[in-house]
Amino acid sequence: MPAEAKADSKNARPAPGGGTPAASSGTAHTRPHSMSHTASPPLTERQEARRRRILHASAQLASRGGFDAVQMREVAESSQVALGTLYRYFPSKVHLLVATMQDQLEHMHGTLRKKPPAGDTAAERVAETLMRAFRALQREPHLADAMVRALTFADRSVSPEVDQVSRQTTVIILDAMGLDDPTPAQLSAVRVIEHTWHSALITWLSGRASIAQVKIDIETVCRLIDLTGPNDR
Amino acid sequence: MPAEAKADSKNARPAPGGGTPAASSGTAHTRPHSMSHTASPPLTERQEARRRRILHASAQLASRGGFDAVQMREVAESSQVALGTLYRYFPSKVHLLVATMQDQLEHMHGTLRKKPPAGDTAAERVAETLMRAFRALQREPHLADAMVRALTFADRSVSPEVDQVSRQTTVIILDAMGLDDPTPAQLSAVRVIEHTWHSALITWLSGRASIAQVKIDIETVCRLIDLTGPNDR
DNA sequence: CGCTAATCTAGAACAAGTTTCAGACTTGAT
DNA sequence: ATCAAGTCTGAAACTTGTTCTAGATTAGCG
Repeated sequence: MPAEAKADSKNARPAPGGGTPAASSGTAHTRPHSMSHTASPPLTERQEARRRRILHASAQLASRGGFDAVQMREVAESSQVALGTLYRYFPSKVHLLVATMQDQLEHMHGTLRKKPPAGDTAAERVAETLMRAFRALQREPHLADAMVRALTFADRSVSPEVDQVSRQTTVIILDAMGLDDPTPAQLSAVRVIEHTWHSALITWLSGRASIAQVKIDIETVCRLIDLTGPNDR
Repeated sequence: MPAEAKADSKNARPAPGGGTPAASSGTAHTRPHSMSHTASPPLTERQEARRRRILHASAQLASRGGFDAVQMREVAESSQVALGTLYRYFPSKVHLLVATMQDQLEHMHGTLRKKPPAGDTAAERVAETLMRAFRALQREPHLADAMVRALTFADRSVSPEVDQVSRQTTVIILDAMGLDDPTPAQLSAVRVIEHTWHSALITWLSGRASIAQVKIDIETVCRLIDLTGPNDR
């Protein structure tokens, strides 16, 4: 990634809500439908609309040609926003794509919630859920490529956002397990499942593993859950 | 990554051994101790030396500042090679870094071989081996960053090289297990272990997981081996 | 309404990966 | 030793992520 910005010392690019990086105004939640998102300064309606247009353009371009097709100038143009503004909303291409992923994850969580998996054991249910998600990704492989590549390429500067994605994924898996109060061992298993899910996706996206192979890997790792105690219904 | 080369149609960049586009690009390890690497056209001594200088410069720069510090112009200059030549040897920055990783992996495999892990079960031995590798990476975190980021960012065009790295990793793990003839179930477990290893590294490198957490994840996934049958000594 | 600070726009400028090209140098075969 | 083919060099050009600037616009406030 070019233009790394040698100057590490004096960075404080303003976000659309502007203001002190610390915290400002109380309670203000941003998007009406927003959940536990980081409480950022409230955006005006026009700003909210801009943000949405940008995310939409990003997903659209990504669906076409994956990571490389999401070009900042094009995103800006498609979303009718100046390049500088785009960067004010999303301080880098990776930030943008990770935000895009958060967006898609919310959709997916909603969708998955409607039809809970039907397996008898927790392991089965998690595997089924992940395979369902995997099939959804297969429908938009380029979009998947863009999002996953961004996620794994993200460096420390995107940690909070990536972490958020990770937490959301954890929630989805725990949902599938049907546990209210997971043990530490179970949380460890979930972490490993996430690692596998992630990495298996990458091997698939880069053409080094087949869909069948990904399925096997997911099923294999889900057996770990069985090691953590009885999880039958 | 800029300059994506819109032209997908007419690509056939020559490799130093320059020959048919068929079996080219394959990482020519023509070194004496080389193993079953892809057989590519033999390089002259000067070419072998150039290749080595490049790889060395790459590792050196990577050790300094990680992925971003490996700048193609600098690599070229450090290794006393023209930019165009650098690109003839390694068709992209990612190719270069993946090759660098192959190089380092060979070292590591050699090192690990000398002191086989001492655990009683296969799971313990694998975990110990991976932790040893992890400690080695901790000594050069920037280098690790560069290599791992390149690996996960690699797209289809680098598949063969990445696959090679993956195979090498598999060999190391199987070595640690001490198995001559792994069962399919065991191979699946190894795949999942690799996924976890990879992804855990990323979370560590991007500051989202502590060293302790990585250790736990590795130990957790290694229990999978216990599911595949008796592996005691 | 009129003001001020924040935000947005258009566009230039810069950085680093990648490509291209003309000319010099090597190599291998004759 | 000589010639052709293949390589290497140096330098410029091109692409795309990122930054910067000066001048509109907008939002909130008295």
